[in-house]
Amino acid sequence: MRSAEITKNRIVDAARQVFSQNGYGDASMRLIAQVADISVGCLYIHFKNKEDLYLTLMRQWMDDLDAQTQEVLARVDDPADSIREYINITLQFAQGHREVIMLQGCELGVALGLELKRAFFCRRRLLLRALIESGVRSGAFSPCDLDEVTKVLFNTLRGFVFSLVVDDEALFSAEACSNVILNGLLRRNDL
Amino acid sequence: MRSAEITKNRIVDAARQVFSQNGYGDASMRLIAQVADISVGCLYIHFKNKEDLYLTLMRQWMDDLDAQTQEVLARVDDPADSIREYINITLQFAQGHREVIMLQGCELGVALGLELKRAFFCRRRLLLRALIESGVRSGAFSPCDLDEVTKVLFNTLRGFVFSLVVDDEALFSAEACSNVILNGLLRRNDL
Amino acid sequence: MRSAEITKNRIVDAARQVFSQNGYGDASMRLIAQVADISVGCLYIHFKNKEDLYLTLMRQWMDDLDAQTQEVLARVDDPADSIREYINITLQFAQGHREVIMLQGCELGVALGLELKRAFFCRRRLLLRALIESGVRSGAFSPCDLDEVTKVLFNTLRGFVFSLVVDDEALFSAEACSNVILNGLLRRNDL
Amino acid sequence: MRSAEITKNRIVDAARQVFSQNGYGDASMRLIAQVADISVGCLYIHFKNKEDLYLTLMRQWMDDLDAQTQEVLARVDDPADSIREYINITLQFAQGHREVIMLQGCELGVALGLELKRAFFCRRRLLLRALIESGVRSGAFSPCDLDEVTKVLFNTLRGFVFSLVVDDEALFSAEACSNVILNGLLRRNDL
DNA sequence: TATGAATGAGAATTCATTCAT
DNA sequence: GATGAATGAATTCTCATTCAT
Repeated sequence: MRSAEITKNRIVDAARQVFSQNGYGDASMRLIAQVADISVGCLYIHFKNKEDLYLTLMRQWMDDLDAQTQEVLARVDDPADSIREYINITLQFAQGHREVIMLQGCELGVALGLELKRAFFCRRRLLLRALIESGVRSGAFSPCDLDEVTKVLFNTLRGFVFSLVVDDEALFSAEACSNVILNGLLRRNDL
Repeated sequence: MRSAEITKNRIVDAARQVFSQNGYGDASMRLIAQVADISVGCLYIHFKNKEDLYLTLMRQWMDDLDAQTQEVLARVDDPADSIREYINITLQFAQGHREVIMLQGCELGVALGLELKRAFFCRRRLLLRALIESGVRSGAFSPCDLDEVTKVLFNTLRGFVFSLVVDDEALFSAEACSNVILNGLLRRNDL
Repeated sequence: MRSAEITKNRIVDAARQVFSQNGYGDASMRLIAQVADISVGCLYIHFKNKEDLYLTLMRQWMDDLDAQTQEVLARVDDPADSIREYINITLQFAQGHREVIMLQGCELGVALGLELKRAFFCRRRLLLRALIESGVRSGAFSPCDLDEVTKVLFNTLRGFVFSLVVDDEALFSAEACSNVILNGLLRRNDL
Repeated sequence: MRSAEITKNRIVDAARQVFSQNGYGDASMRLIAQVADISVGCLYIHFKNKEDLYLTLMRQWMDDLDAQTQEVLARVDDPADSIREYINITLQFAQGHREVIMLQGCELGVALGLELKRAFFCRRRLLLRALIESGVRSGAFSPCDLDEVTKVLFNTLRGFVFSLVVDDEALFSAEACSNVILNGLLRRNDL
């Protein structure tokens, strides 16, 4: 018999796979159990129900991204670089995790963890705003309507993330994305 | 309109409602029939199956948006204005049709009409590219890497559309969106 | 394809059988479907769920007993006879319907239709009270504390019903039961 | 008491609680283990299976009631008083033990320990009969068809027990019950 | 055309019981 | 003796689809 910890991990891994392949509605507990190579009943020992399993996954994704972001930003000083890193980490996460879409709440009819997601996106928007603000303060970025610019950047990045996951062709590099976004922010001394 | 036609329309309307509320997976044929106020059997007279109904809807959405876009653009000459209109119509459509999300292919597990969607987005990207190109040619926009800029604008707009449908607060106006996007494109004679 | 009415009856019949054999908890929808010789899905076309089916049955039992009682009592004038008939019909119903036990609410853990049952038993107690009262008024029964005597007779009858359903040996006739109960009520002119 | 003994008692106590709350079918072994604050596996060390646990409980209830009855009756001489005590102890037990219902075999679908229950009720009926007989012999009660009267009293008492457990309102006192029952038996010298 | 009863497979979930530790 | 993870069958219920009427 395996330890609870190990099994729980197997389940989470399987769930990640199945959820991100099929979405919440079409992910069946049976399939998740199959992928995790355990019995269906065993699933319910470790997770109260499908929703519980889903929320666990979501929380893990958010925590992962939060942690990675924090870690990376701790190593950077320059405002432009921090935004570059913010974008980097966001896109990189999206690339590895098709399931970010689920975080976005775009599965019509699935209203699980709305509060969680709302809070998550709020957190990330505020972080981006702080980065921009510090850039403006340091004089690296042109002065601007902070809230407005934050919205734009945030949504733009969201579009890129989306493209990354949904479009079949890889349309751009993180580099390109960063450049595009930053070119609007950076003070144009060359003009 | 013959009776058959009328019934078909009722069904499509009902389907639009139910699909956009519940997503593909959680939309039940029974509910659609109920909303359309016809029998389940009748549904299957007019549509081969759920997939058929779904694809019909999608095609209609695409055709609608295509037609509306074409119509609007026919009335505009100025490149900046055409992009403004392109953005306008896109956002406006998104606002009225929560179901655009379904066009985006973000319902994991639903792989219906992928080709259709692909073609649709390709078409729209090319249209946007053409608008930009004509702006550059006319001198209204700064010269740029056309493909690159198209991608950026396209994804940015996609992010805004997404925000419009998913976020609870209406974060911006079409106006604001247009300004933001165009400010990067427009030649800055004022500098 | 059978008519809805027929199928519904088949289901109710099957449910009566299965419920009264196994109780609510151990009656499976699958078994009921099997006995009714229809598919499980079909069950759910005609009844919302297990509870609905159960309540339908209960209501039917109560209505049946109410109707039969009313009908019989309409044909009797003498107070002693009406009580005799009340007892008769009660015991007779119990004999044919092992399931009266379910009306009694003695399935621990099953709290369905409590209000319904409460109302039913209240109704029957009041009816019995009225019969006794009219007997006392007519001078056929000795004067007594009406409420007290009603309770006694009611519970006594309940005990007999119970015995009828649960005990393996048929311990008594309705006749005997009536005599016993009435002997306490009837004025003893012979003494 | 050795540790094994203690654990076994904890289990029986928990089972009493859970069974009498939920009935046999809806009592889950997991819940019993939880209430007993032991592991599920441990349950199966001390009891072969659910049935075994149930039967143990039942036997304990019967033994308790038998013992209490015997003890009380040993202290009484007068026939009317012994019946009063018999009734007393029966009702008192019912009041404290919602689970008497389970002894009655009124859980449809549960056919466990039928023999046990049969024997128990037979025993109690014979005891009651003996009490009545001795009353008649002593001249305290009017002569009567012993078997018939026993049945009546037994079932009447059963009805009261039932009322006590099932009805929401406490309809009567043991005193009232005794009086009612005995009034039929006692020789009426006052007439 | 239209109806709606019927189907059968599959969904989530529970549970008595077993067994490696 | 004790644990609690694991099992597998059973449970209620849903749904796309078919078909007799």
